[in-house]
Amino acid sequence: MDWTTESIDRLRALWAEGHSTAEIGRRMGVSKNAVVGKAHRLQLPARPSPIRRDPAAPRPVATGRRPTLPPLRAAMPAATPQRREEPRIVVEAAPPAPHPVAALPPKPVAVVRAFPRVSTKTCCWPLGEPGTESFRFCCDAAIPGKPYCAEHASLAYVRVKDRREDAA
DNA sequence: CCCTGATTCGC
DNA sequence: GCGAATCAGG
Repeated sequence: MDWTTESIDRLRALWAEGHSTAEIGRRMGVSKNAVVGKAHRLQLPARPSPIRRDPAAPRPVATGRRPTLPPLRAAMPAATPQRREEPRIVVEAAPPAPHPVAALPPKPVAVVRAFPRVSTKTCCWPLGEPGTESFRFCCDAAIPGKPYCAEHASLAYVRVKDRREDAA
């Protein structure tokens, strides 16, 4: 957009008339963002914003333009691929919550790892109340290929057959 | 989903 | 300076 004094005047006029930024944009043949951006730069009186921005809000994510493409350097050596595809559903039932409250209907959740583990070699079975001081993960040696130690794997993996709620 | 305005930041 | 992308709320 070529912001001539004329177009700026028009923007000011339409803004003063209380049109929405998108409407002004339509009338002037520019995007809403262009209008907002220009109005902001011109320090035109702000409209009541629908959004609440805490002054001390935790910076959510750096907004603005997407990061430009990374410089894409020469191919990494990548001697050991290590990380492969995300495993498809391997288990037949989701691991139970640490505290099986009553009898929650078992959900066939695909989420095997709800949070990152310290290591793929250690059991990530949660112990204690999440959010409390004493909460921790089991951290015993995990069965290779599984996120739990033998003891907890036996609790985590339950055959889905034999589970018969009522027909649906 | 549609809409709104505000802000960030690569260009 | 510009404005797309993103956020955040209705």
